[in-house]
Amino acid sequence: MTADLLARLAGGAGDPDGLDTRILDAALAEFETYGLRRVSVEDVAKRGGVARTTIYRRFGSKDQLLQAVILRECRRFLGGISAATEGLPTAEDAVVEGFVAGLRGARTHPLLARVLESEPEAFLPQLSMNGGAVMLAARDILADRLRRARPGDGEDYATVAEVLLRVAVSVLLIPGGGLALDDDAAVRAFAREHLTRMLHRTGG
Amino acid sequence: MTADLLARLAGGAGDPDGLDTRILDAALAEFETYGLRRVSVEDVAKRGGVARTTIYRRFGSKDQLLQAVILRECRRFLGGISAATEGLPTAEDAVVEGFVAGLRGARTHPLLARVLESEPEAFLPQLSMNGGAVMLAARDILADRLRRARPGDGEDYATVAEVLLRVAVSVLLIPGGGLALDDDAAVRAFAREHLTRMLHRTGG
DNA sequence: AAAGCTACAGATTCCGCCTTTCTGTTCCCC
DNA sequence: GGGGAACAGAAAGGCGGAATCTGTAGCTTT
Repeated sequence: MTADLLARLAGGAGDPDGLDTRILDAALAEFETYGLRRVSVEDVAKRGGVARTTIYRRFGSKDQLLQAVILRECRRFLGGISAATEGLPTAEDAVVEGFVAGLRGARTHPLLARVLESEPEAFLPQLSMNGGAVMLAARDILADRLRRARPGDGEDYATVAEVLLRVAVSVLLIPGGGLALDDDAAVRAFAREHLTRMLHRTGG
Repeated sequence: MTADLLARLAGGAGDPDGLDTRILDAALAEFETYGLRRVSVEDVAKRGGVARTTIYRRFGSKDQLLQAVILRECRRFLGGISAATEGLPTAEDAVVEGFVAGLRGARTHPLLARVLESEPEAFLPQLSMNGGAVMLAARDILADRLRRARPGDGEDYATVAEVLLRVAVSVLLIPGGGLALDDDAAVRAFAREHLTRMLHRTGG
C-alpha cells in the first residue's frame, strides 16, 4: 500500500492525467495556508476541482494524503540538495554546499514553517516517526556526492553526511545558539571552517 | 527578578533553611510524576509540606517555579558534563567524554523523558525559548575544558563545543537515523572516530 | 475504468452553559 | 518570614446537543 504510493510518486510517471498532482498541489496549498488540523478533505477537493471520493479512492485516507504530500516535499527537498552538490570538484565543496542547501531549503519551506508555528505538537511525533527515514535518504544522497568527489578512499561518508544533517536540523529547531548562521554566506563560512574537518585529509 | 532568582540558586547559598530546596524537590517530583499541566501549586505545597502562599512568596508564580526547577536541572546537567570532562589529558578526550556524558545525561533524565512523552507540545516552545541559552552555558563549560586540555592554540573551541551539543540534541529528538549509538560504548566510539576531527590536529 | 454525485453510519469536533478548580492576592495570626 | 483563611478573576472540566468530518457504498456519467 505504501509501496504502491511510493511507486506512483517515484518516477513521476503513473500519473498521466496529472490528477494526483493536482490533488497534491491543492492539499499542499491548503496545508500551507491553514495548517494540518483545520483542513478537511472536502477543502482539498474543492480547491483541486475534484470530488471528495476521488481523493479517497486515490489516497485512501486523509492521513495517507498528508503522508503523500510530505513525501513529495521530501523528494523536492532532496532534489534541491542533490542539485546544489552536483558536479562539485571536491568533497569539501559538497559538504559546504549540501549544508547550505539543506539549511536554506528547510528554512524557506512554507509547509514546514506553517506546521512548526501553528501546530508544533503535530511536528515532534512526525519527527520521531519519519524524521529518521528522511534523514537516511538525505544522508545517502549526500554521501553519494561525497563519494563521487573523492572516490575510493574508504571514508565513512554516510556518517559524515548524517552529522551534517543533524547539525542543520538542530540549528532549525534551536535558533538561539552562539553560531552565526544568519544568511547563506555565514552558513557557508561556518560549514567550510568547521564541518569539512570531519573529512579525512587526503591531499593535504 | 530573574536575576534575583538566579542569584539565589547560583551559589547554593542564600537558602539556609533549605526551604527553597524542599519546594524545588517537591515540584520536581510532581512534575516528573504527573507532567507539567496536571500539577497545581497546591500539589507541590502538599508534597513539600509548606503552605501554598509560601511558594508564591518565594517564587512568584507557577511558571517561575517551573523555570526554577528547569534551571536547577540544567545546573545539574552541566555539572555532570563538567565532572565527566574534568582533568582529562587531551582535548580529544574532553570531546568524547563530554559528548557521552551529555547524551547519557539527557537520555536518562526523568523530567525530560516525562515532558517529552507526555506533553511534547510544551517542549518545542521551551526549546526555542531557553534551549539556546542552556546550550550556550553548556557550550562554555565544554569549551573551557577543551581550552584547558590544549591551551593557547587559538582554536575556536566554543563553536566545536556547540556543534557537539547540537549533534547530541538531534540524536535525542530524532532517534531513527543510521548512527549506532545504543550504549555508552557505541557513543564513545562514534565521538572518538568522527567528532574529534573537528579539532585541529596539533601534535599529529 | 474511473470520476462524479448522493446518501449514510460512526466518530470527532464544536458550542453554549454551568460547575469546579486553580491562580494569584490580601489580610491577619503566629 | 511562614501558616492559614478568604477572596476575585481566570482557567479548566463536564455535558448535553448540533454540526462537521471521515470513510464507505451504490449508482450515474463519461
